[in-house]
Amino acid sequence: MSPDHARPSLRLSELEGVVMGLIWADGPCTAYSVRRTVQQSLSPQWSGSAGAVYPAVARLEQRGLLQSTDQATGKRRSRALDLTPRGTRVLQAWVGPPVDPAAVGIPADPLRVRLRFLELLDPAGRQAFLRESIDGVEATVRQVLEEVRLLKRNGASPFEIAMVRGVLHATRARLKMLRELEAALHE
Amino acid sequence: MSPDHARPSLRLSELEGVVMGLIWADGPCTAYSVRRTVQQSLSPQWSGSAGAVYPAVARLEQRGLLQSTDQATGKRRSRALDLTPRGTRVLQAWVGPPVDPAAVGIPADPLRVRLRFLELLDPAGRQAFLRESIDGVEATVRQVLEEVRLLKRNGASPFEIAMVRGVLHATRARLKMLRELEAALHE
DNA sequence: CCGCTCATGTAACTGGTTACATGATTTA
DNA sequence: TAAATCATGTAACCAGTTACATGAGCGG
Repeated sequence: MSPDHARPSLRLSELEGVVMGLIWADGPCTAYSVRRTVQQSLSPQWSGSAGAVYPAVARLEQRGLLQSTDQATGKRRSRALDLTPRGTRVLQAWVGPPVDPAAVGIPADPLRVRLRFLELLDPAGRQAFLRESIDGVEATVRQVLEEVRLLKRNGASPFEIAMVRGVLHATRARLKMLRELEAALHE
Repeated sequence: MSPDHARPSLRLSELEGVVMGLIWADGPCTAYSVRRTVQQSLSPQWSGSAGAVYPAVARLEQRGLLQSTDQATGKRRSRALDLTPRGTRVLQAWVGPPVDPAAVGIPADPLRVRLRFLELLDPAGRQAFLRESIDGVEATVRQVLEEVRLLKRNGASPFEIAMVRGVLHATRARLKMLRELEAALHE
């Protein structure tokens, strides 16, 4: 009767959830391909290192959430991963509802944190900080715009589109924050 | 000659940076008050647990970035923390410029990640997910709006205002993402 | 005097990080 | 044939987490 997020046996770390999700999305696939996807993802919140992905896969397999079948061709070993029925249910519970309160809460933004302490710098330093970060974030906007175009052309699902557009909105929000401060400092 | 972020002796973890920044902002203060501030901050990215803050302070003091003076009154012990000159320089370097590329990059958003995998749920589940998260994020918007009003009334610095308005923009961006998907699914 | 807040810390654990290590297959 | 890519993993480390532990001072 207790809510799902209170049952320890069902809990997944953020990375574990992503790994499971990617395996669900890409059909049976190798840990290596999951790793590559994580590495190439737009938001570099994880390194996608072998030291994170392989142990995560091993944990999930031990918990009976993933199953693997040997795909070795010749002498090259390869294991194809897939969700078990239980794994699918646990992943669904991880996504929600009920939505994890921590997921709904305000996400971290290292740039915003630095902005908070920008008064530490002299005016030239503040200016340089804002220039640099605005340039960087503008570059990201262009990159994400390209990504959206690409996804739409490839007939991506509305869920994929929504996620990438979410990145776009979030990035523009950061730009707005930076420009507002720039304007406020120029008064 | 190498850039600051390449010199390991200068590197600060995100939490260490925040701890230093709060000590700078609040003048000499105790680790306890830093901890409380972290706990009460809008974005709950850290627990603000004693097990994180006290070891961080100890590390920073050992590295000569913080100094402490005894503030004990009677038998109650209390240490007031302050930045050393070197600590101030390291904190300035942490803020940037040059801005840490990881700080400029797209920040993580657990809600966005879950959205990506929403197709896993049946239509009713998707609907419930969107309802719940939209409600939650809308509540956050109202809360942050109130926070902005409060800060402005208290004559906060443009930097503090910019940060909280940044939270506001970011939260509205999430709302936009959720509503876009909701609309797309209703077609 | 009981419970709350101030104030400091430790201990066990966890899930990431970087770096290392191995070997097959493919491509330039 | 050399370099890149596919594919698997391990080892040392690190900075967080929760939970525990102690004790002073203060207000009802």
